[in-house]
Amino acid sequence: MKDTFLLIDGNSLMHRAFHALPLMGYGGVYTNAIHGFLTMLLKVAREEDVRYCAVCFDEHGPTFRHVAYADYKAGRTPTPPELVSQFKLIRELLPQLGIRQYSLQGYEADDLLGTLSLQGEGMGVKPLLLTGDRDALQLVDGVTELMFTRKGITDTIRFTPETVRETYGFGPEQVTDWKGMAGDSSDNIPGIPGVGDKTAVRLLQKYGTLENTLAHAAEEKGKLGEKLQTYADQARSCKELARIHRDAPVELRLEECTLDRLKQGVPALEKLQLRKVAAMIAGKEAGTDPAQAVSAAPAPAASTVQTSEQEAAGDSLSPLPYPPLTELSDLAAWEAFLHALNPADYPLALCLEGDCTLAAAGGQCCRLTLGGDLLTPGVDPAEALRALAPALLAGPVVVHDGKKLLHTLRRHGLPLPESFHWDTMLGAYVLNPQEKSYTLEALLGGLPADARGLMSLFRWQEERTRRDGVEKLLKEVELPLCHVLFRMEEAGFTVDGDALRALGQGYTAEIEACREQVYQAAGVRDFNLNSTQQLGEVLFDRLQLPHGKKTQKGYSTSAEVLENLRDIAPEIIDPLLRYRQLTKLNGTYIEGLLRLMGPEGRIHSTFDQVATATGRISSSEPNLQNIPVRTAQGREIRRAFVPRKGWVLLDADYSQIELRLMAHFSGDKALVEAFRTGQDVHARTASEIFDVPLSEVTPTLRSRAKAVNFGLIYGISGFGLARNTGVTQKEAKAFIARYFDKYPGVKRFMDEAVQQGQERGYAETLLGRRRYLPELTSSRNVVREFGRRAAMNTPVQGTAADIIKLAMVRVDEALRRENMQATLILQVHDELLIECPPEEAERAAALLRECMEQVMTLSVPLAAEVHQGANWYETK
DNA sequence: TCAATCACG
DNA sequence: ACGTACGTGATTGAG
Repeated sequence: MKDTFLLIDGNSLMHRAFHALPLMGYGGVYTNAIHGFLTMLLKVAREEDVRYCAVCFDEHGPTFRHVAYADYKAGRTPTPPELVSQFKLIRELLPQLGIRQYSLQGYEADDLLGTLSLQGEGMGVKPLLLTGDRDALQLVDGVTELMFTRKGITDTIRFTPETVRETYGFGPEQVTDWKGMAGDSSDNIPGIPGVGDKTAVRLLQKYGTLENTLAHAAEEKGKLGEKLQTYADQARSCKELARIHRDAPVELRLEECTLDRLKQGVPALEKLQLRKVAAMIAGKEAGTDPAQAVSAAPAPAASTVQTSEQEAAGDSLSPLPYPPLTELSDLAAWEAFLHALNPADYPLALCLEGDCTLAAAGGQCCRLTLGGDLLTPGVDPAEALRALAPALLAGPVVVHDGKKLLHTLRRHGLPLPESFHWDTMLGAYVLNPQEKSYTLEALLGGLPADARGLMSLFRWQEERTRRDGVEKLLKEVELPLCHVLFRMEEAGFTVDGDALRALGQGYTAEIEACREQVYQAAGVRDFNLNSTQQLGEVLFDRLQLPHGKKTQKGYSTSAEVLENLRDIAPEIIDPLLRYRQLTKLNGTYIEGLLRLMGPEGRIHSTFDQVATATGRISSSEPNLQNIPVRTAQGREIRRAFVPRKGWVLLDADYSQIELRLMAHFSGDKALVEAFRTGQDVHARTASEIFDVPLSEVTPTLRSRAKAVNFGLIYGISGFGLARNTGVTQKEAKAFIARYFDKYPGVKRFMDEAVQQGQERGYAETLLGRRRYLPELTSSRNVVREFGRRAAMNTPVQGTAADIIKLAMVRVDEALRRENMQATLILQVHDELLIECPPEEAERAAALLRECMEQVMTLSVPLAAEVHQGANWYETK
């Protein structure tokens, strides 16, 4: 096995990294490209077990190779100063890391790559080229291979001569012929006018070389033949221009190219706040860190693009081209600043974290020292806040976490803006819903999270959201939704505290009784019933009951396990299960809710718009999305959820939205028909897979079929279905097979969802929301299987989330347009709750249903049912 | 801070 | 042979 010799085109990779990452830096120094470059280098070095490494750079100046160098370069846009500074820096940094670099006056990096790889081959090592420049494909041969960076930086594709042929339709030796004909606008190589990629490939497949093609020009009919003859000379010189020379006057010294001094560069990296890169070096030398091993898994297609870049951002830093900052010390100056702004300065970026800063798109910046973070409740520089209002209302504003800002403004009795131009928190979420943190600081890489950083992030997101096709999702769904959620949080939900307390008293009494029974049956009472560990010891060590699954630290005492012990030891299991159920209800839903009840008798949940991987919103403090409903006893809690005095409650829920989406996406004839004709889908499924007439479907069969339908949405597995229905795994497998037999379109959809996930690296919803799935390329089976299920589930669950979000925006809009008092107060994934005066109930119900059902037109109808009640329990 | 458990769609 | 249903948040005990 030959040692791998990594040869990097420094110019190409730095450009890639620069454009892939948001422009950030630290202490006035830009480092985004350096961060990306080093991350890439270290990642490849680790994954490919690199022994030797060298980085090549262009050296500016005239080259002998290109007669008209200036012209050749003319087609390229000049390197931005923010990147030029990073080139200087990286060339100082590499020696500190002990990484050898090569550059030569008059030669481009790819000439050096060609020369050094050739010499390397002669020395018995295996050159591996890392570049974003396609010209270098001509250097690939039986020994030398190439890693090509695609979008982003960590997304690479590896080429051998065979894969070059498969991908492009011609081999490495034909790269220059191809370029001679097709040209390359970015390199200002014209090639033959009228001959593009496709034609060039066809000609090469027919004639082999450019010269041979030109020799047969007369045989090509029409315009093409003429062009070939007219531009023959130009084509030849273009080919020569594209040729990489492998005889540059450099001498490879492998012993200088070892990678064993990386650690020495750590202090320098830390000085630049490149903590993540520094950590990678430590990880490489540790060698076996499992976390490192995971990220070292084969680079997935587009998958890690987003995640890794955002992570990358997490360690890079903050902008330098920060415009000059005007420090303001009084409100008059602030107002004067605002006054001096003109329309061209918009949008403004407003940041209230720490001190208040405002950056105008025109380049002006100012900071007002407030002596506290306005987003923190309790801080009240009221005057300063009042001065902010005009800026917010004057024109489009870019913010981070607009919903929080709205609450702050409300707290201080200030007017609220109707909309925001952009919200970088939401922007980051639509770009990647799985970031570890969405704080401005995290998104900026731990740097001055002020309006200048906000402006920089906004600019980057504008471009990135457009590229990823999520700009509409952001502007038409998430941005307007944050105002709706704000109103919902502000409205809250009235809770009948007395009813809750009454329920709780009953629970408490029964809990005590159950506890006593368990202690009696156990024969011991000196243990904590709430401790699963202590309980496990009592049940399985002392009482010797057969234990089921084990957990990390002992036996499992989950309801599932206990359920299996009911027949053996009902005297302890029954009261125990009852105890569990009641303490849950009491602790979480009685006491928990009472704790959070405000003085006006309402509870104000917080809706988190950036919490889930699929696009759903989540609810917390309290979580109103998991109020009991499945058991009769738990459902009682809902009687305490009431509308405000004199009003009524409306509850609308989508009927089987996820299955309907499955029908829409798959186009499966049987499933689509079932929904179009308004059948009971679960019964129909039962009839199909168990082969009985619809009239003979028993409740048991129907519920099994229902479980199969749920299983499908979750990315079905025989095991999972078996566990959930209680049938054997073999039977479960048979159900699934039978299902796919009857609904072949669904099968096709599932396969395609996984395949698309593998190809693109992400799953996508109807509105273009993405979820990256690096799991799909994991070497671990379990992880990969999880990725497959997520690939099947995400389009369905995520599209349902898109749909109800859009419906919420429409409902809110309609209610306000009609000047109604009715307000949305809660969303539970496929369900919306409104409270309104009784006289509005009919109209509100109609609007609700209309908005929900007409929000999108699919190949099956969307159905929503609305119910009215004096409390939440009654609306079911 | 993490694991176990259980409430919801 | 392995080990699995998808997505959340709150509470509790244990370290």
